[in-house]
Amino acid sequence: MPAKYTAPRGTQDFVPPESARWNALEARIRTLAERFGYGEIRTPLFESTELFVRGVGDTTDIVEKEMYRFRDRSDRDMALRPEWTAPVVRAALEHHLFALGPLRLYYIGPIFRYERPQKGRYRQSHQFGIECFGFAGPEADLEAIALAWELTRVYGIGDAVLNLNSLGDDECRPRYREALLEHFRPNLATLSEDSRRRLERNPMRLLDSKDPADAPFVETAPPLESMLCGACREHFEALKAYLDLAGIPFVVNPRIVRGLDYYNRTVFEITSSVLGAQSAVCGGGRYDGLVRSLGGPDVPAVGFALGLERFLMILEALAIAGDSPRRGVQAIALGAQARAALVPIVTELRRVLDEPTFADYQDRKLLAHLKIADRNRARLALILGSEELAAGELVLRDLENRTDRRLPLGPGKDVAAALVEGNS
RNA sequence: GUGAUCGUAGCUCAGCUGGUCAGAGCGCUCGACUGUGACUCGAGAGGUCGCGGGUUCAACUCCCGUCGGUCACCCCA
Repeated sequence: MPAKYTAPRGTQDFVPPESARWNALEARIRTLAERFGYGEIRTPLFESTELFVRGVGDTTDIVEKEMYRFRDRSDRDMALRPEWTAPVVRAALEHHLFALGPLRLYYIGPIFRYERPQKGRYRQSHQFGIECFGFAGPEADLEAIALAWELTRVYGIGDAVLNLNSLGDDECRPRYREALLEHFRPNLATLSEDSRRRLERNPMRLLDSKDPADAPFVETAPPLESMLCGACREHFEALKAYLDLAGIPFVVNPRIVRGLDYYNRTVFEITSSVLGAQSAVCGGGRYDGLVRSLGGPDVPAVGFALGLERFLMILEALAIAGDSPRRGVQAIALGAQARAALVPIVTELRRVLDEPTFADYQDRKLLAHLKIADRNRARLALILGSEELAAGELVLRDLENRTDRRLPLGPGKDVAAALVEGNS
């Protein structure tokens, strides 16, 4: 019978054993972020819509068409968070965190975007990211990139590529904009429809167009790097030097322009070939004007967001198939009397064992119980039946080696101790 | 928002141009083996063929709609 209720479109349930992979990744990430000196921030799942409009820009796709937006019972205009940076800045301002000087925060949790699902893209997805506030220099850019890169290194993701670019600042970007307009305008008629629409509003977005109609003009477009102002050029060159020092390989990719309005100077993406069309697993950059535009002081900032679904997809593509290791012990009781006798032992095992203690409460044959133990991938089976009860013993079966061993049936503590000792 | 494609037992799928098509393998339960798991053999449970209309004497099979999956565009993590 088909399920009557299903998860909403573009959302997923994570059940064992996949949920365990999520937990393991999240634990690794928290450890790494804390090693870099970052503290976790948690913010509400929803915020006032206005925050996102002001934060990410009212002409971005996120704001124009991708927000889960609703009015609450008091008619407030709210939205499920489509990205983390604006809420983090809001919270930092609200709690006066910028008064303390440089600030390093990381976050991990869901975001929501109303999009058509496809490979690596969901309506609820999960991001890990950091925000580093208070450093205008390229050292902070390096720190952010190094943290993201370290994650790919730790997991041995060999095909990860760091794409780097600079978008310039208020001084050089307007000049570049003019240059782009001059370059594309004469060919307006032959450009793709999207690009024609976008030209006046945000000409830089043409650079990452995949439409073949645009390709020849994108090819010949002047690279932004050639038009950077002195300060931006210096910043960019210094960052590249730092990356070399840190041993982080990168490619300068002038087509990385990013979709959110708030970026300036450094932008970067980490891509992997296994992800399909949505090839970016991590994206970020510098956004020196954002805090101010949200009503705060002039605080420079740099950060990134990393997609956990995509990261897990990469890990899965890289994983070698194989049985998971056997863990824990299956407690097997044959008959009501044995079930009762096993209670104090199971209780104790669950106190002292780090691995799982499995139990099944049906009346089954030993054969059936052992099948269940096998399915649970248990390492040991603790068997108590009428024979053992009579002899005052327990059978401890090693499910890997298929060997039996006998333990005296005593107080739970003693059995647990004997079991732990014999298998440590 | 646009396009393509798919939607049959828990899982992976057969089912040709409409008329014993409601099936297979795996899994599950039970048994062969009064109490020893990855093998073997047998039996059994389980499906309103996504949902709703329509065409037809007759639809899982054709048409329309709808919901959902997948992939791509757009865009992004």
